[in-house]
Parts: sequence; structure tokens; C-alpha cells
Amino acid sequence: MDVKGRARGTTVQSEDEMDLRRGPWTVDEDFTLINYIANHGEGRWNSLARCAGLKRTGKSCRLRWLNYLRPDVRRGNITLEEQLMILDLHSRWGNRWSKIAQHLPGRTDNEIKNYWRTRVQKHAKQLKCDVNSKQFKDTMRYLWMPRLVERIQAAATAPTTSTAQAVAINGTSSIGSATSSITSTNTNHHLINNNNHDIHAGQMVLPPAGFNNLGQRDFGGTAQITPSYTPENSSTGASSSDSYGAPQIISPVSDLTDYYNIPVSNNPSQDYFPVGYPDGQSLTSPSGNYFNTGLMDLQAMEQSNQWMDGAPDTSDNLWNVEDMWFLQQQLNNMNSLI
DNA sequence: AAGGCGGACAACCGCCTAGAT
DNA sequence: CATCTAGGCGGTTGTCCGCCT
Repeated sequence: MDVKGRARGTTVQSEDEMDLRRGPWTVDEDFTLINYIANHGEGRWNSLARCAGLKRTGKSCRLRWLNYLRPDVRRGNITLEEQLMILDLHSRWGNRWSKIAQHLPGRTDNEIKNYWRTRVQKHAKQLKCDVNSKQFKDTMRYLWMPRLVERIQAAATAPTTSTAQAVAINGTSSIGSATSSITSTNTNHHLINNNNHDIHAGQMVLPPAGFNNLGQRDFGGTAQITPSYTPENSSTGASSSDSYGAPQIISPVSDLTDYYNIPVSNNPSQDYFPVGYPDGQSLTSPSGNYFNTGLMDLQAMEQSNQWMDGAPDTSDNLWNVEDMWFLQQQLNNMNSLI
């Protein structure tokens, strides 16, 4: 790789005097590992590293393979659907990254972890609250996740809008129907080159034609993902913590429908407001009265203009301009009731 | 144009667990 | 049953890149 990150690899002396390399992987090392696994399969990483002639620890080889070299690893922007999945799964499982990753085909735990830390935690920080606080979790659950659903719906029905472009959906995406099969092109945005090559188990790997001079690679092809993440086929948080099997996927919509009114205004976002709103009689979330007492400092965020840092409306941004407007609207509404 | 700063992410570290001996 | 080892997992670090001043 050597795309970005660490400087050139270094070597260290291990206990048995064997030179062990550390730091970024070189193109040669990558191909050595890929070739070896193609011919011998993966597993037994320590001996694999030895037999392949790699001066790396088994752990390092395993990590490199699983997080980067594996042919089915999916790279590129986290889609809206994936964001929704991550938020929802994290809300129930916490930092169980590998478990969460199991439900996001092609995504690695490392990638999800990085996404969480760089995007979600950043916004928690902007809100001046702990990412694990009830306040933040409620905001996720009752404001942002429904908002994401809304954006997904919008993307599905109006694929030429800016939001839809960010989702990169080809084919059908039917939120609210039995299943949602989404065919997403592989968006190896920072690894793209013009020399696609597929790697199959047991197949000799070509010379580094698929790598550019930075060691960047592209396995080409398309990634098929089927989130199965729809209101109808979902359960609520009432299910047991480990029951998140494929047929039983939680949707924040179904989670929320028990608590939300039918829309009462022209603002579609208010579909997601808790029962009683905007009458002000019961501004309580199912898990407490956050809406009365736990307001976050959205105004401060607006003042600092940190909401809209980066691309304002891309799929890897949790909150875009519309969201900002939406949250601000809710803030104003709530303030008027207090 | 240059320097500072934060985002992004690959890679490493340490702990834990399960299976083998 | 105790010990060892490999693999898995979550947390953390290091460094490049791009934006901003």
C-alpha cells in the first residue's frame, strides 16, 4: 500500500533475532501475501508468514489480508444505508465492531471503527456531549436515524437528486417493502486505477499490473449488498442483544413508529417527532424526557459552523445542510415550548 | 507560498478466549 | 487440570493529505 499513513517500513529485532518488518506494507509484500494465500489458503498466520518469506508477524499478515487485500473487501464511501446500520447496530451493541461489520458485507471492523471515531464521535464532540451519553444516543435514535431513513427514501424515489447521487444506488431500493436489494458499484475512490484485476482463491496472481506506483490497488467489479434493512422486516430493540440475525433486522423506523405521530405539518421531518409534539404535552422520548431536559447545544454548533464542514451533502456525512435545517427547526420548536 | 491543523485510515498493541497438548 | 499458542477484538498511534489561514 503505502498510500498514506506510515513512513517506510522499518525492521525490528525480535526475541529470536529474526528481523521483523513493521510499518506500511510494500507492493512486494502485498503480492507475496496474496500469492501465498491464493495458493495455500489463509489461516495459521504465523507459519504462513514464515513460509511465505514475509518478515512480518502472523498478526500483521492477518490484519493486512482481512482489512485490505481480501478480494471481497468493499471500499469507498459509507452509504446512507450503511450509516443507518452502523448507528443502529452500535446503539444496541456498542463498540462490537466485528459484530457490526458482519452485517455490512465487505466492510471491515477496522473501517467501521474508523468511521465511528472520525465521523460520529466528531459530531458528538461538536454537540459537547459524550458519544456514549444517553443524550447523544437519544439524538441519534430519535432525530438523526429517522432523518437518515428519510434521506434514503428520498434517494430511492428521486435517484437524480444530490442526495441520491451520494447513495450511488443502481437498480431497486425499496425502503419500506419486503427487502431492499441494492447494487452498489465498488467505489474504491482512493484506490482506483485503470488496471482492474480480480483475485480468486487458488489463482495465481498477476504481476503488479493492478497496482499503481503507490501500491494502490483495485479489485474491480461491483459489490452487491443487500442490507435487508427495512421497516417491515425489522424488529425493535425489544429483541435480545444477540438476535440480530439476517432475517431479523432492526429498523429505526419500526423502532420509532410506536412513538411518533402522523405528520401534522408540511415539514416531513416532523413525522419523526415524539407523541404529543408539537402540543408540548408529552415531549418525552420512550427512554426518558430528553426532549424536555436534554437539549444539546445546537445553536453553539451553528455558530461554530462545524455542522457543514467537509462536503455538505455526501453519503459519508451524517448530517447535511437539510439536517442542519431540520435540527435547527426542532430546536426552535422546542425552545418555544419551554 | 508556506506553515498549521485536523481528518482519514492503515497498522500496531495489548488483552482475551478457545482449542490443542 | 494446567499451560501454551493462535487467532480475534477493541483501543490507540503514527503519518500523509488537503484545507485553511
